[in-house]
Amino acid sequence: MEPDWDLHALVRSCTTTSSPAAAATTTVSTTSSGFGASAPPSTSRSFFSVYNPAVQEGQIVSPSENPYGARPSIEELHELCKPFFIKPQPHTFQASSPLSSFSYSSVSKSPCIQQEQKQPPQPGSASTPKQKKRKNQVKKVCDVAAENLSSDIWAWRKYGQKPIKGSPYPRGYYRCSSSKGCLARKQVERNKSDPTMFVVTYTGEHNHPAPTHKSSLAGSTRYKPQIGGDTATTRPVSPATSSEVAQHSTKSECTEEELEDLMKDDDEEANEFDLTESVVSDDFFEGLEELTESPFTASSIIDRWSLTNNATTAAGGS
DNA sequence: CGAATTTGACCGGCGC
DNA sequence: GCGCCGGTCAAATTCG
Repeated sequence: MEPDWDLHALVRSCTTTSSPAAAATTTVSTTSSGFGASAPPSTSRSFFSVYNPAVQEGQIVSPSENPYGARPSIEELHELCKPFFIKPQPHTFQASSPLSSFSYSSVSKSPCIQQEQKQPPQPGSASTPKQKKRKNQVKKVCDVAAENLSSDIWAWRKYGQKPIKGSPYPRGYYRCSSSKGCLARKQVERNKSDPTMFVVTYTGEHNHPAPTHKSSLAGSTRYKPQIGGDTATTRPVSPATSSEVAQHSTKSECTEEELEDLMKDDDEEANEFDLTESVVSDDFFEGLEELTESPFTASSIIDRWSLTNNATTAAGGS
């Protein structure tokens, strides 16, 4: 992985939650009707934007409108991140509803659209190594900007990449590396309409609490310079994942009001579990801030993404 | 040396 | 029933 990605993307995913039932996959589909329209990520925008469930169904907030467009303060960051924190509660594991696992998912206003394709017939199916019933999988699909890909609190490990029919970019497959038995998975794919955006699909739920510290995040940060690599999707993926989600919200799809609502909801949830502090410490945010300020952020990331992307297109592309 | 990524092959669901 | 395609596995490779 590229160093950049490393920094940014310690993969922290918004996914969350945990429910053993891998069977239930949650898909948040963020509708990004306006991908192309959205302005290119600006450096000022931190990946934290990801956390803003700003995206409401089909609604996209232009970067300029995005209240979080400017670098958020620590507090703001906290707020933004809350939605993505997991609730370490046992019930999450039970997964009353796969979607519930995602902190934001529970909120109808979530940036990502949750698509329950069909309820997982049975979580038990999860026991199978492979998800055999695609139809029944519940997934959460999020559109995330490249810069936001790194804001995932979860650690993801890439286990595959495949070119997808109809898409010039390959899709990267990641699984949660925080816990061995974790069924959470995510797929990262570059948006063909807007290469600066990534489509992140979360499936399954985490069966363990979110990492409490950045440092604890495993893997996904490894960077390997690829020449002409099409792996763009791959590496970026992990980083992308989180950021994607983040961006999602930011850029896209929600109005300020909606965002506020989301934040409130999320906030409540976060408070409930007191995750705010445990999961995201000030240090964490500071680090993020640094990242934000660092040359890597948005523009640089995008540049790199572009590079990778090109490669991807070339390689993965067809 | 351990851990993560890459990549090709295999498996199975889904549509025709 | 057949073929296509998506998703996962696992060996090899690379990196810290």
